[in-house]
Amino acid sequence: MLRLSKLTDYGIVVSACLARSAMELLSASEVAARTGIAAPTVSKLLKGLGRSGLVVSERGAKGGYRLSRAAEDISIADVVDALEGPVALTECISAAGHCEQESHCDARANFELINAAILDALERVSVAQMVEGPQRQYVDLDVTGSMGRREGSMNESV
Amino acid sequence: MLRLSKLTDYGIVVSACLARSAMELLSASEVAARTGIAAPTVSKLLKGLGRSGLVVSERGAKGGYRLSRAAEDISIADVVDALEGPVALTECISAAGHCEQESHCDARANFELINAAILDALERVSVAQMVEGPQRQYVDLDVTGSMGRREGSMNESV
DNA sequence: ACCATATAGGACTAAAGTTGTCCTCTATAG
DNA sequence: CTATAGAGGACAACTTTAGTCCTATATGGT
Ligand code: FES
Ligand code: FES
Repeated sequence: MLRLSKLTDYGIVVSACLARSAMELLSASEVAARTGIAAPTVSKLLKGLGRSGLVVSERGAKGGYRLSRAAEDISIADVVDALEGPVALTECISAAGHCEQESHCDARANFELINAAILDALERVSVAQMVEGPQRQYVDLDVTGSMGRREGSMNESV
Repeated sequence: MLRLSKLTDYGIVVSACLARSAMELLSASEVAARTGIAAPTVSKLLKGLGRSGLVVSERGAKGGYRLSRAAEDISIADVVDALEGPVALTECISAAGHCEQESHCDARANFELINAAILDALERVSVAQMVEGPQRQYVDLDVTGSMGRREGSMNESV
């Protein structure tokens, strides 16, 4: 578990689809056709992404959607955030004083660290990287910042 | 979103509680009292953790639970894994050929990378660290391996 | 031997969240 | 002025999650 909702998963696929067509305007039904996702669902996703400003829309005949900025500048974290709200591993992290034991809870600070690390992972991959080849991009990108050296660790499914 | 189920969250708190008492045997109701979590729920969690071998139990009067190994050797990933099953960000990752578009899907490989990164974050924090002070442990631990240098990035809630 | 205590395991209910569909309203192109 | 396409929201079916409870089994103490 610890999974993204399927809707968010689709949302990423939809974003990738738009990224593939650069700045072309694509209608929701066109995206649906290309991705194989049901049209009303695609529509719903695009609306959601639009509300968060990740995609821009044009109404009317010949209208459609396109990404609001370069695919390189949109991270997976952005998409997740747009569709599911802020990443918060536990309730305690999002809800301020919501937890009964908050005061004597050592766990909380550590949860926040873990949360930040996950967020980091999500931010480090852009939609652009999803459409072009996989793999190495991630490692290469590493020159940009933290979280270095993690070569061989794929498929280590716990 | 992207959250751990509350049950897993509690599971971590319960594990931390056991860790605090070293190798003492604690009954489920004792743990419930200390953590403030409802007794039947604690019981359920401990049973689950027992099945995965993270805690060992002793039956009968004066029975109870304790961690099966040193708290330092139990990672958050272990606990999550025990209670929710393997971490799999998307359905495609866990289910082999379950996805319609699997063939022409560039996203998948990248999802696996992200998944591995998250797993990494979860593995890098032990139950022992949850009970002792927070914070610095995480950064310090970094000498052990990958994913270095991530100082100032807490609370950056997307 | 017997009783009190405590876990094992699983059945079951209620609440919550997720998915996917549909309907009405508004905007734009031709 | 009509056909097309998005905006926004209502909503029902379905799936998961959370929490409770009951029976069987094991152990320690009297
Ligand atoms: S603050 Fe909620 S469990 Fe620690
Ligand atoms: S393999 Fe399922 S969406 Fe890519």
